[in-house]
Amino acid sequence: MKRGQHHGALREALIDASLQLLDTEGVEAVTIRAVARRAGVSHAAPINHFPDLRALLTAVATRCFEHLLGAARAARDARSDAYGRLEAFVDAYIDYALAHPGRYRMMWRMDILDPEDPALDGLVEGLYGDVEEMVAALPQPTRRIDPTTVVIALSSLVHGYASMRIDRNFIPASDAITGQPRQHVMLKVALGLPID
Amino acid sequence: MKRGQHHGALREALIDASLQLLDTEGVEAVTIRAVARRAGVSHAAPINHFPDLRALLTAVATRCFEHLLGAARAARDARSDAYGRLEAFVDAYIDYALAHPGRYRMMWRMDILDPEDPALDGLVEGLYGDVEEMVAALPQPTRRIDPTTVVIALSSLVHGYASMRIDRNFIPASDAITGQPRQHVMLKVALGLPID
DNA sequence: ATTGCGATATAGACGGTGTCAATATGGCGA
DNA sequence: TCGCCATATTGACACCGTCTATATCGCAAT
Repeated sequence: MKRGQHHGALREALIDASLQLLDTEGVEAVTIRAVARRAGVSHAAPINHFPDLRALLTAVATRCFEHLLGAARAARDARSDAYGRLEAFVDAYIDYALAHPGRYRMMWRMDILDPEDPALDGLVEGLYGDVEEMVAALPQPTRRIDPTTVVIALSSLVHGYASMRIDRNFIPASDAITGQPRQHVMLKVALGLPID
Repeated sequence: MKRGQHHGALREALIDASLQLLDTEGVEAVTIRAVARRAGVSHAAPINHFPDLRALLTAVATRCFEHLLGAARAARDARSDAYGRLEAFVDAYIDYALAHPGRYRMMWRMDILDPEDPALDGLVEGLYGDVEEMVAALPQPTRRIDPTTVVIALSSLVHGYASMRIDRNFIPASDAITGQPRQHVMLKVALGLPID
């Protein structure tokens, strides 16, 4: 086990410092030098653990996706009916996005992340795979549609709604007619289910 | 009419230079200094027309929204049936996003733009208003849903699909079962229409 | 136990950035 | 024609990412 000199685990400390800056000041505040300052090391120390800023941000996004997926899967597994599992997964996803808007905004900034990174890519693929699984577990739909189209549609609905709640926070969270959370209405419509 | 000294219309020249950089090198290449260089003025000249980088980017995004809305509305108005107008609007929207990925990515980066800007905000509101109008013009739906929910859902579907086409370009553009463009399938499903 | 070496951290430098202050310059109205 | 005000320039400052050279720590082999 090779370890750094005065911390022992600088890599983790840098990711933690990045998360603090991300949560409090936004993604543009996450600079190599600011992260190094917060971790108490020199401005060039991070280069030993992350070759450049993109790699650091990718590691941070990877950790965020782990948290988000962990919370969503836990919520899903607390339910047993197929639709309830999808709904709980989506609710937990949106909760995470609203609780950590800075993180969520960064997680989909593929222009500043490394989309080729195997860890990050694996988590994103895992997310889509989860959605595909949950859709496949539903009572078979009346219409036959390419499963990829369904995954794209559901992912877009949830991501778009989360983004709007973050960036345009005056949007009411409930459907004015049904009184249900908007994401529930959108899910049922997209899946052709009764809104009740 | 007060005009600059050797250009006469530096403000427009700066926006044009920004668009060139945006199209060829991405949003991170749009810096005040690079834009000034391309416009042939000193690095501090833009400050007279835009108080800071955010203001410049907001003006560029505003121009892009004007182009996008212009194209989408023209496509819409070339059709007469209510659903065809919505479909043509959406198709033109996606065409613009795919033709100008750098612009499209920037247009929704509310963290680097000024969401309070009246011109930008007016165009975004205009976009949502157009969607709401087109939905209201459809034969009345079987289910009553908050119009705002419908606008959010349709906007999210279209934006999410455009973003995925840009950032994950391996996604096939057509639904594998129906053979229709994915956005058409998603629209029909979201509106409860037959897929034919 | 000492030595040596590789991994890790530091200090310094370079060119780039946004933004500010001071200065220069141009055109237009009085 | 003169003067003024909007506009452009120059220069400076702090911060950024990244590179190079140097120093230091800790483990392992002697």
